[in-house]
Amino acid sequence: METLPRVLYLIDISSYFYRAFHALPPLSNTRGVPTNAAYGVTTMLLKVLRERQPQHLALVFDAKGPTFRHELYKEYKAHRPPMPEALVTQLPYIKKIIDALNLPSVVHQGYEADDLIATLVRRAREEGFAVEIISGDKDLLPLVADGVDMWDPMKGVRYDPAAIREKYGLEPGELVEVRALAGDASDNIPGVPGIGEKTALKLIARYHSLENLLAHRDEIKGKALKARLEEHAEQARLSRRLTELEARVPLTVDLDALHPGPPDREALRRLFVELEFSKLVKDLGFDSQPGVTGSLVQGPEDLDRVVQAIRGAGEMALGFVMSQQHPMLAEVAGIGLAWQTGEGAYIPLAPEESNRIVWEKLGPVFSDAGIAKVGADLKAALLLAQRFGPDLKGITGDILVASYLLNPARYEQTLENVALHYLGLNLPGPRELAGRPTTAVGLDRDLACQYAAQRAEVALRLWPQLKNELEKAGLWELYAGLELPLLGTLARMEARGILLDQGFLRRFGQDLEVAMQRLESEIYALAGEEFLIQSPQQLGRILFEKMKLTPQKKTRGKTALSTDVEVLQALEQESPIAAKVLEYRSMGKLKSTYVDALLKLADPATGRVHTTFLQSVAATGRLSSRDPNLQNIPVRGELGGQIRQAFVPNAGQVFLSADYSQMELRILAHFSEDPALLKAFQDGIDIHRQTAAIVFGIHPELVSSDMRRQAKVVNFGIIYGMSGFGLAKQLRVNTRMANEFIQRYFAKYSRVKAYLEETLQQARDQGWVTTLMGRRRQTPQINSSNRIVRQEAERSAINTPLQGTAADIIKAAMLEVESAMQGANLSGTMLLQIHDELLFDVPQDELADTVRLVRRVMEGVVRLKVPLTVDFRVGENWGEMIFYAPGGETGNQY
DNA sequence: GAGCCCGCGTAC
DNA sequence: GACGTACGCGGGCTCG
Repeated sequence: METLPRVLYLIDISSYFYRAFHALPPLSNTRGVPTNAAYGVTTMLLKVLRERQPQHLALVFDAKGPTFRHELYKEYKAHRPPMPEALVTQLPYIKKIIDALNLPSVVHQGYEADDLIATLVRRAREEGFAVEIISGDKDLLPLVADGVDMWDPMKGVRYDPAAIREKYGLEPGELVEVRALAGDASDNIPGVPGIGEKTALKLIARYHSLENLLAHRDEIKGKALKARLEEHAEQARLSRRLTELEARVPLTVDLDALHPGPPDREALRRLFVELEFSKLVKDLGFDSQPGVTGSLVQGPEDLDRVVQAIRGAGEMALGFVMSQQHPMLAEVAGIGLAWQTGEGAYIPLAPEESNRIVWEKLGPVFSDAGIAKVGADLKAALLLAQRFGPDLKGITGDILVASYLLNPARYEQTLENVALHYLGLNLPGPRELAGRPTTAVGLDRDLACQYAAQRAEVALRLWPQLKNELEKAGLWELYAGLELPLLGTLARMEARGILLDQGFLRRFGQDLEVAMQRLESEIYALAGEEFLIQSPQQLGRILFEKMKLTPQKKTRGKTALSTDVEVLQALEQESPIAAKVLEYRSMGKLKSTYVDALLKLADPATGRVHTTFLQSVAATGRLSSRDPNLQNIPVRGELGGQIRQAFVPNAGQVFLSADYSQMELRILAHFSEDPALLKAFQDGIDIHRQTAAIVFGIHPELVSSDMRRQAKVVNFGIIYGMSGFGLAKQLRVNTRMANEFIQRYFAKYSRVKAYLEETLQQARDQGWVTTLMGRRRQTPQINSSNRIVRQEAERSAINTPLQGTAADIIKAAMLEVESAMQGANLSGTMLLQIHDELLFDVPQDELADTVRLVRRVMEGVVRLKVPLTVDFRVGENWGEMIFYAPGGETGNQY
C-alpha cells in the first residue's frame, strides 16, 4: 500500500485576526463585546480541522515588537495604523479559544510569522513532509513549490505552482523579485517609484530576478523606466531584502511533535456561550443537554414536600405541558416545576377535574405573590391556572418576553433558542426524548416528567441572567413597568374572547359558496376547460399558455408568471375571465381564511373565539394575534365588512372602538420636530391634504380627492422608507414624478429628512435603533456591503422607531385604561387591540362615561410635541360601526 | 401523511 | 431591488 506523505499544516494565524475583523460585519454579543474577528478566526480554524483533519499543524504568530526588517529599514510598516480597539478587545478571547482547541503554536522574537513559515517549510521539506500553508497573504506565495501548497479557507482559494504560473506567468519564487520592484504600500516597502505590479511582472517574466534585470538595464527600452531603475537600484535591492522571507530562523521546535491535542470541550462551550456563538455550540454537538431528569410528584405527601420546598426557595419556575391550542381549551398533561438549580419536578394532571388534591396543595403557592413565578410563556400559565382554579400571582420572569426585549429580531423566541443562546444548552424536544415523532402531551408520564422538569429548571436558571441583561441594557423599566403587566391584561382579553354570530357566519359562508360556484362555471366556460382556479400554477397555464393573455411579471421567486391582483387587473382589458377570477379569489379568501376558520375556532359551548396575542414576535414591539388572527379581519369592501358583522357584543351591550388618528405620522412629527408637521397636527389640519398641497405645489383648497389619496401614499411611504421606484409603482406614475414628490416632500419637511438620516446614523454607529420608551431593535445588516441587504436594514431602521413607539404608547394605554375603568366602576371590557385601535364591549348606559374615560387615558398616556387624538365608533356589531359624537349632535342614535 | 415553501391576500 | 410589521390559506413539492 502506498503511504501518503505526512502533511504539515501551517496557519498564518495573525493575518486572520485582521482579515476576519475586516471581512465580517461588526458583530457583537448582547453585552456589546465585539466578536466578529473571534468568530471568523474560530470558524476558519474549525473548517481547517474539519476538512483536513490534520495530524501535524502549527499556528504561526507574528512576534510583538520590532523585527530584523526594522533594523534594515526603520520605515518598515511605518504607516500601519495601530490595531483597531474593537480588534484588540477580541484578542484575549481568540487566545482562549486557541488554547481550548489545544493547537500548537510557533512564535519567535524578532521575526514575523512569514519568516517562521518559510523556516518551517524549509525544514518540513527536508524532513519529508508535504506542507499546506493556510493563509490568504500573497507575500507567502513565493514559498509555494512542489509539495508546498497554499490554501485560504476563508475564500476557498488554493495555490500550487501551476496555479501561480497560470495567474502570474512566473515561477512562485520570482514573486519576491516582483515585490522588490513594485514595492508594497501597506508594508511601506518602497520598490522603484513608477513601477507597479504590471510592469514588474513583465520585467521579471523576462529577466527573472532583480539583479539580472539590473545587469541588463541597458536593454530596457523606455527612457524614463531605465532612468528610474538606475536611480533607485539600491532602493530596489533594499526592498528585495525586506520582502525576502528568512528561512533560517533558529527554531528549536520538533516538527514531529506538532500534533493538535484534544480540545477542551467544556472550555470551548463556556467561551462560545459567553461570545454567543450559538451556532458553534450547536454545530460541535457538545454534550450540553440539561441533564435534569425530574422527580415525579404523586400523592399528597409528595405534594406537601414540594410545596414546602418552594416556600423555602421563595421562587419557582413553572410550565404546563399542554397541546397546541388556546390555554382555555388545550389538553393538559401536567405541570413542570423547579425551585432550585439542577432539580425539577413534574405533577401529572388527570384528564378532567379530578385534581382536587393537587390544587388544594398547590393553589396557595400559586396565589402567593411573595413567591416569584418564572417561566417561558407565563400568559399561558396564568390562563391555565385560572382555568383550574387558583390565581397565579407573583409573576416575575417571563423568559420569552425578556429575551424578546433584549433582541426582538434575533430568532424565534422559544425556550430552546434562549437556552442555547444564554446557557449553551440543547434542550431536547418531545421528539428527541421519545425517539419518535410526538408532541409534549403525547409523551408518556416518565418522559413528560423529564421534559417538563428540565424546561422549568432551565427557565429558573435563565431568569437571573436575563434580568441582569435587561438591567444592563436599560430595558428593565420597559419590562417590569409595561410588558410584564401587559401580559396579565392580554390574558384577560384572551379569556373573555369575542362572541361570534355563528348563524350569520354560516349563512354568509353558504352565500359565498353559491356565488363561487356560479363564477366557477363561468370561468371554466371562458377557459374552455376545468381547472383549479385557486392554483396559481394552473391558472397561469390557462391564462398565459392556453388563452395567450399578456404576461405582466414573474412571481417573487422568479419561478413562474404571476397571477396576482395587479396582473389580473391589467388583464381585465383583455378578457372577462380576469375580473371573474379576481372575484372568485376574494370570495375564496373570505370563505377559507375567515368564515371557515372562525367557525372552526369558536368554542362550541359559548360561541366565543379566543385569540392568542403574541407578545414576543413582532420585531418592532407590536403584538400579533393568531388562532384566529383577529388583527387582520377584513374591513374594506362590501363582503369584507360582512365578516366583521359576525362579531357581536354581549347582550345589552355595544362595541366601542377607539383608534388613534394618524399615530405614526404624529410620532414622526414628535421625533423629527419638523415645524410644518408639528404645526399641522397642533392646528388640527388634515395632514394628507397638506402633504398634497406640498407635493403638487398648489393651494390646499385646490387639492382634489385623488391628490389627497396620492399624498396619503407618500406620507405612508416615508414611514416605510419607500423609494421613488416603490412610490411610483404604488401610485402608478413614472419614477421621475415619484422622485419629484419625494424631493418636494423633503424640501418642505426638511427636518423629517434630517431625522431619518440621524436614525440611520444611529443604527450604523451603535447597532440598534430605539423607541420612545427605550425599546430596542438591533440592526445587524445596516453596514452590509450588499446593497439590497443594507437597504432592507435601513428601511427597518427607519420604520421601527415609529411603529415601535406606536406600540409602546398603545400598550401603556391598555394598562391604564384597564385600571382606570376598574377604578371608575365601569363594567365595559377590552376585547381586542389592533395596533392603533382598541375594541371594547360596553353596556349601553355606560357608553358616554366610558368614551370620556378612554379618551382621557388614550390621549393623555404620553405627552408628545403634538396632540394624540382618538376617534370613537360605536355599533351593534363590528361591521356596522358609526362615529360616536358626544351629545348626539349628529343626530344618530348615540 | 407530515412538513415545508410558494404565491397570494388580509390587516395596521 | 425597489414598502414596514404581522398571520394564514391552498397548492404542490419532498421525504419517509
